[in-house]
Amino acid sequence: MDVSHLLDELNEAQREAVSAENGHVLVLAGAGSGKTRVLIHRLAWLIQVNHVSPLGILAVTFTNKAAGEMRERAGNLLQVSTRPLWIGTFHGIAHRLLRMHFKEAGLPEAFQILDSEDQQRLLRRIIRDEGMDEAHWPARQAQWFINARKDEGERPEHIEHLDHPVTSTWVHIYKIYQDYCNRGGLVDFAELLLRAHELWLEQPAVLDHYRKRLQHLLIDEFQDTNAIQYAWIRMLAGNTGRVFVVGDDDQSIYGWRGAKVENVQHFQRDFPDVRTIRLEQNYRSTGTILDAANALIRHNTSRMGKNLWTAGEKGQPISLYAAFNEQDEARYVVDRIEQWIDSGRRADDCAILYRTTAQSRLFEEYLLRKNIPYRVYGGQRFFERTEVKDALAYLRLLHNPNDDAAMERVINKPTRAIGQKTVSLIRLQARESGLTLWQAARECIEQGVFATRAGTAVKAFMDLVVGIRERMSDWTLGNQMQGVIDESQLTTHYEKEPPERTETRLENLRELVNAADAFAMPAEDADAGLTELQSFLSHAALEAGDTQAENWEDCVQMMTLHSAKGLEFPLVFLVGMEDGLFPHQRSVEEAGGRLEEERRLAYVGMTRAREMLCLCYAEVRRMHGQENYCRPSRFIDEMPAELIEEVRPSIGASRPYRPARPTGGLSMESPSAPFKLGQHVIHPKFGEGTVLAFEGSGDNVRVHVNFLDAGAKWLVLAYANLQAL
DNA sequence: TCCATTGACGTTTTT
DNA sequence: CGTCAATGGA
Repeated sequence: MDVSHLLDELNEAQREAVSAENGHVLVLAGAGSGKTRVLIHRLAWLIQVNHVSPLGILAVTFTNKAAGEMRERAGNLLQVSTRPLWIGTFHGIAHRLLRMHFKEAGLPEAFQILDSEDQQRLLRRIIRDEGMDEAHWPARQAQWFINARKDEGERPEHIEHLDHPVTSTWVHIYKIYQDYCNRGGLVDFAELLLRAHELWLEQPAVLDHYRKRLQHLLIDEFQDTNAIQYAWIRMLAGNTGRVFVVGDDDQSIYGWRGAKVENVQHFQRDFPDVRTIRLEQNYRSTGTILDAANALIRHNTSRMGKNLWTAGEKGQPISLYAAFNEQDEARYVVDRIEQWIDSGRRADDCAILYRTTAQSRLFEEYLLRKNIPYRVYGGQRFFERTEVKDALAYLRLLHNPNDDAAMERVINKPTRAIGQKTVSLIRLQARESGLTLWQAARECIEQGVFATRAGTAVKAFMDLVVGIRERMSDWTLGNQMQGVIDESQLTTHYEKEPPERTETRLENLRELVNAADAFAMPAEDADAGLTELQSFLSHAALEAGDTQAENWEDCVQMMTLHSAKGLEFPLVFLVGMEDGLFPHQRSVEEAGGRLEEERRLAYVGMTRAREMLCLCYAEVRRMHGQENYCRPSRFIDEMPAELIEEVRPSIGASRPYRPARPTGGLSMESPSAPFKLGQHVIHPKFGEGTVLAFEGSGDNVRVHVNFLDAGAKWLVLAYANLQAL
């Protein structure tokens, strides 16, 4: 068979990776170096050249999107069905294993996945029931604690320092929470991974089966693996499996949620004879952008080391705009985008990248004002919307009445006279007898615990659920979905909301029915023996869907730096480049390499740009209702000054005038200002005040001063007779 | 049960 | 400043 097409279009390092024989491979793939391509060609190589059965390959990614892309591209390249290949996310694969081996894993067949919102609600419930002060013991923190522990592979009994009161309290909550989950057959995201790991640990026969079968492991985004994922890979590989990992330690930006960059280094230590290959040729950005990015990332210690280069052009210098404030920053960026579009380029070639989600607002305002279409990434996704989750909760309850999270959610939605008091009674009963809410409710009815009216209401609710289940068991998924919505009267609950809101909710419910109708169970779920309903519910939990329905017209792209990873755009704006915002204050203060992670984030952001990179910072930024005077980000100083070109506001424009500000190494020949922003001054008539702003130039410079007594005033500098204090 | 007001909080997010 | 959640009165 002619396999030249697998290597022909690759550079030398890429070929070496794709065709590596024997042993383990670590590919250090710089940004834009063709990482995905290498992974896919490797997959094809194993099958076509090494004649590995597709059944013997496991390819793992972090997101569903990446998994889907890999399957599709592999299919195109191989021209055969990719169905037997195991390609998926860590969570997806763990889920599949648990479905196939639910007994060995100690789970009920009808186990359900708990998403993070469900998890948090359940924890809030538990903390309340324990009679603890929610202000002191926030559910969010409990969630963080539990997930972090699970990510480290720890069960409550493994956690030491029980003498530490805070830790021991969280361990206590962890225990109770886990009991709830076990009783109701609920599995949170971290639990999927932990259980899958424990399955192998405790069931050598199962592990052995997969070790024999899955001889080739391909792992994408290896720098994002956490402790349990790493342990899982090691265990599956055993002494015979061959592991091919691709990653970039310089792009590790998820340390805060448990990812361990160290895994990249540990891989060389823990696996014998690792061949390390660096992909350093970049096919994305201009030389200038790469030089600046390289210079920046060189400030990090403990790197594996890499230097990106390109055979392409130097390109334009990076531009740096020192905005007067965040308004000016947004105005400037939107103006430049407008120019770009006017020059015949596309809006969706432009991306605005920021550190925190809150920063998007102003840009949206200005884009709206100019009528430029935009799209904000992130935000709530389809299967996370309230109404969708409500409807799904009913479906979950049909499938597994012991699902406490679902029960809590819909027992009184729409209101059916089951108030807080009644629900408390059920909870109490559940707690005392170690039952699920559903079981406890039944017991309460039998024992006549409720007042007559409440008892009737609870009974009616349970009859409703049972009734639906019995009547609809052989309906199609779409009809079941519609039936559940109709019979639960869920829509009456939303009709009390403002009409606009109601309409969206109903629309989303219709879309949910459509989704159920159109749902085709993935082959691998069928293989794992799932029912269609099980498959659909897992799909909803594991793949929360897109933020919005496809609205892919030519839009300016806006997103946080984190969500930009893996993407590329001709024109990139990196905004809010101020110390305190980026790098974020919290990261600067905290020890433990947080600053280095911020720097990697900047590196990720810069390397998104293909042609043109534009950095912006504001000298004054309003945050939390306060004006802050900002220093430009230290990251700007870490780039070579000769690659950066200061953009100055055009002279005479009615734009606030900027005083000089040291920007390490940059030639900043701005006209010297008599006062600095934030300087305390005194005026013969108005008294003491603070300089807020300047405007105009030469003799026309006006100054904005906030006086302690007289308030804020604009004064012509030449006449104002201000004195510095 | 519902709306309105008040208060606390403020980094990043996928599964 | 702006958001979201919780509380409390009608």
